[in-house]
Amino acid sequence: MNPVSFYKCLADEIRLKCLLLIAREDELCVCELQAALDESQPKISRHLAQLRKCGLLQDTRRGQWVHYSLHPDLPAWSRQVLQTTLASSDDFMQDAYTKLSSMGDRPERAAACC
Amino acid sequence: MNPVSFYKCLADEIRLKCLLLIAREDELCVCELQAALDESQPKISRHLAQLRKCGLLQDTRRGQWVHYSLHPDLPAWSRQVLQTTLASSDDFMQDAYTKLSSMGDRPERAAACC
DNA sequence: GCTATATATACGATTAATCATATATATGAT
DNA sequence: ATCATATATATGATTAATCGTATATATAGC
Repeated sequence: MNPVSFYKCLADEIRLKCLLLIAREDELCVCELQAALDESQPKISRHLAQLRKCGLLQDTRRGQWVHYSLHPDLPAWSRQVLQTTLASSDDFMQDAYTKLSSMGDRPERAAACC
Repeated sequence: MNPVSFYKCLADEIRLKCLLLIAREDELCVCELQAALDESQPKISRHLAQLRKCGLLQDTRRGQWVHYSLHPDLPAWSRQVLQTTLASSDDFMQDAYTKLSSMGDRPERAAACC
């Protein structure tokens, strides 16, 4: 993992928030990220594709839904950077947390999703 | 310190290497960074100006030389991110370390500098 | 098969980042 | 005051990143 490409991935509000949300929740599907960040579906999807191509995220399809999680091969220092950021990003993330938790019918909880 | 603008600062090879060199050496002058990274003076200076404007670096003039160090108000989490990165960036930084240490007449050591 | 939902990608346009070069400023020495 | 060194900034050109919109793919239910 080249440090510059790693940090390029974090250098965008949507991508950073996706990563921090996933680091916190372990795994999230696209529709949850869409709801938490209140952004268009192609926009979220495009940024997730970049994080996947760069090796930061892993995707797992479960029926209709694609769940994203941190890539298992992500080096320890990268994980630690994400954790350090997560631990001090409450202000930055608050709105996303609120929107995520107020989302009805999240896929882990209900049969009908998104 | 907004996390996105912080990471935008790290998302460039020259800026990241400047930050890691400074984190490692405590403070460095422009000509030392120029030698370590083997880049043009205006290029280095432009990137340092950005890091200064964003609050990551502090500059101190000592005679002809301007020394850069991490800004004293830099939040703990940002310092920790830099330290974490520094601790795992030997491959990435090796060339810069070599060039820095092979630079003759560095300002801390000799009257004639750069 | 058809329809609905979830997600991904392609395309062209726009905006932002970076660069090389030239020039300006500041300090120190003579 | 002049000259040399160190550093900073301005300008215009180039490249890269991001976006909105349209469209494609995949799965599920009927």
